[in-house]
Amino acid sequence: MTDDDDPFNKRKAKILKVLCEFTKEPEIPLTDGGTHADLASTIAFLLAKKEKSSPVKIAQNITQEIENNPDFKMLGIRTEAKGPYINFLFDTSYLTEYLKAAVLPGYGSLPKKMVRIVLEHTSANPNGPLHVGHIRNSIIGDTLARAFCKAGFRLEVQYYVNDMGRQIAIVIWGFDNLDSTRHEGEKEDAHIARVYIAANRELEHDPSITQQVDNLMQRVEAGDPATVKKFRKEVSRCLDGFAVTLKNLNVAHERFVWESDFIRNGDTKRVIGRLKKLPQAKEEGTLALDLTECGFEKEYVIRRSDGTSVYAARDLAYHVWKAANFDRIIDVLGADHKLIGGQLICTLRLLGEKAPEIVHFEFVSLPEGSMSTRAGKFVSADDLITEVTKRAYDEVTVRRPELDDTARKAIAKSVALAAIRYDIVKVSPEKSTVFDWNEALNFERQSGPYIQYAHARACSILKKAGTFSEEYELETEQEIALARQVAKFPAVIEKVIAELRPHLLATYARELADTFNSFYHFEPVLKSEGKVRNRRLTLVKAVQNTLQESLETLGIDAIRTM
RNA sequence: GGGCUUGUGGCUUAGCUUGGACAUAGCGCCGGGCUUCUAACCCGGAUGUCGGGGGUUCAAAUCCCCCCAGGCCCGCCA
Repeated sequence: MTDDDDPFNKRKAKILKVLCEFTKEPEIPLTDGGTHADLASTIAFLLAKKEKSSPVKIAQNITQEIENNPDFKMLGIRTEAKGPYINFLFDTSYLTEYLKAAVLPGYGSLPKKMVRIVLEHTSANPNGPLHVGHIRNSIIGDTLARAFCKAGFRLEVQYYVNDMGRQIAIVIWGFDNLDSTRHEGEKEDAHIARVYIAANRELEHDPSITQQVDNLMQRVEAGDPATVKKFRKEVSRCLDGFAVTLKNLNVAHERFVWESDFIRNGDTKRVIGRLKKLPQAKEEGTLALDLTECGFEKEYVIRRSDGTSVYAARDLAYHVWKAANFDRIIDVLGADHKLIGGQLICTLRLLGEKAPEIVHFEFVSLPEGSMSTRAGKFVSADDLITEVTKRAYDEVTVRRPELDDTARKAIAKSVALAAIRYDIVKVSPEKSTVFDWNEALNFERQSGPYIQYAHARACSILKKAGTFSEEYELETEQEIALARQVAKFPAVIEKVIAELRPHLLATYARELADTFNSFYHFEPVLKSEGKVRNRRLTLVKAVQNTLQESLETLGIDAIRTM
C-alpha cells in the first residue's frame, strides 16, 4: 500500500484540499478527532480573529459550505460543526478498505525502497555478560531493525566490537596473572566477568599494575602478534557468550565489526591524516579538534602524545567506512554517549561525510544504585531469562495441566521472551528506569504475554470456526472500534521509523489487544449466525493477523495457543 | 560550575517534536462477572495543583523564561 492510496491519508488529503480552497488559509490545522471524530479542524479559532466573528459561527458556516462536497459523499466523509470544532466522520467504507488488507499476510508492510541502512546496536564491551542495561539497547535496536524491514528498507545490523579498550587489557592482565580457571559449566562471558572483577580488585590494591595494562594496550595497537592473539581469543569467547544471550532474546546481527580492524587496515591512520588538514585541527603533541563551532567547549582528542589512537579516532574510521557503504547510518547508544555522539557527528560533517542518526536511551539502574560490571553489580540478561522462563513455566503448568512437558516448555519460552522484550520496549527511551523483578515477572495487562494471549484467543476462535466467507460490512460500535484500531497499524509502522521510537508500536499492540478483549466479551462470534458471524470472523481474522504482524515486529513469538 | 535529560493519582506509565473539546493505561484499593468463543480476561467505582512560579495565546501537560528535585555527561578511558 502506498501513501497515496492509503484509505485514511486519501481522505485526509481531500479534507485538507477542500478546507484550503474554501478558507484560502495556507496552513489548515487538522488533528486526530479522538472520540469525537476521525479528524477535526480548529480552523475556526484561527479565522475568528481575522473575520471578527465567533468561532462557533465560523465553524457552522464552513460546515454548511463544504458538507455537500461530492468528493466527501463519494469517500463517505460526513462533516459536522460541534461548537468551534469542525468534525469529520468517516463511514465504514474506509475501514472496509483496511480490513481487506488486514486479513492478508504482510499487512502493514510498506513499499520496498532502495535505501540501504546500517543499524548499529548493543556493541557492549566484551568484558562480562550482557546485563539488563545492555539489553535495553539490544531490544530497542532490534525492534527498530524489524520495523525498518517491515517498512521496506534494505538493512544491515552491526555490532561494533570494542576489542582493544582498557577494559579488555584488564581482562587479559587477569588471565595472565591471576587464577583464571573456568568453573565447570560456566558460561564464557560470566567467566570473563569473574576474571575482570578480580583483576580490578587487584588494580585497586596495587596501582603499579596500571603500567602493565598500559603496556598491553601499546603492544596491541602496535600489532604485536602474541598480544593480538590473546586479545582476540578472550574477546571471541565473550562474544560466544553474547551470541547465546542474544539468540535467546530473538536479537540478530548480520555482522560483527572489530574495532582493531580499523587500525590494521590503515583506515584509522587515513582518517587521522584527513583530520590533520582541517582548520579546526590542533597538533601539539596530541592531535585534537576545536569543535566550538558546534558548541563543544572541550577539545576533541584524536591521538595521544605517544602516537596511539584513542577510541574516537577508531570510531570515526568506522563511521567513514559506514558512510561509504550505506545511505543511512543509525546508531543506538546509551545516554552516556550523547556528548561524544555529538562530537562524532560534528567531526564527520567537517570531513564532509554522512553523519549518523543516533537513538539515545537512558540508563537502567538497580534499586540499590547504578550497575557496574567492574564492581560485579548487575543483573545479567541470562539470569533474567532464566528466572522469567521459570515463572512462565509455572504459570503454564497451572493453566494448561493437560499439555505435555515439551509443549509447556515451548510456551514458557515464548512467554518469557515476550515478557522481557515488551517490558523493556514499552517505556520511552528517554526515560531512565529502575529494574524491578516484580515488574519483570508480571504477565498481566500491559505485558507481552497479555498481547500474546489476545492473539491466541483470536487463533482459537478461527480454528473452531473452520472456513467462512469474508464479510466486510460492520455494524456495532464494538466492531467499528476494533476495525478502527486495526486500520491504524500501517501508520504506526510509518511513525516508528520516522521518529525512531519503537515504543509506539508497543503501545499500539497493547491498545489493539485491549480493544479486542473488550469486543470478545461483548460480541459473540461463533454463536452468532449468518452474515453477523461472517463479518465478526473476518474481523477476528484481521485482528489476529495484525496482532501477529505487530508481535513479530516487536520480536515476540505470535504463539497460537498458551 | 557548564551541558543534556526526566519530573503526569500511593507506585509505574502514554500524550509533549506538530498547543485545542472531559489527561492515556496498568499495578494497588473498593464492588461485580467463569456449566457460555482460552478469566494471562472483562465491566463499574474512588484516587490528578500534569514538580513549583511567571510569560505567550481565544486556548498550555504540550511553546518560552526562572526556580526546585533526580539521572547522565564534561579523560591523552572505552
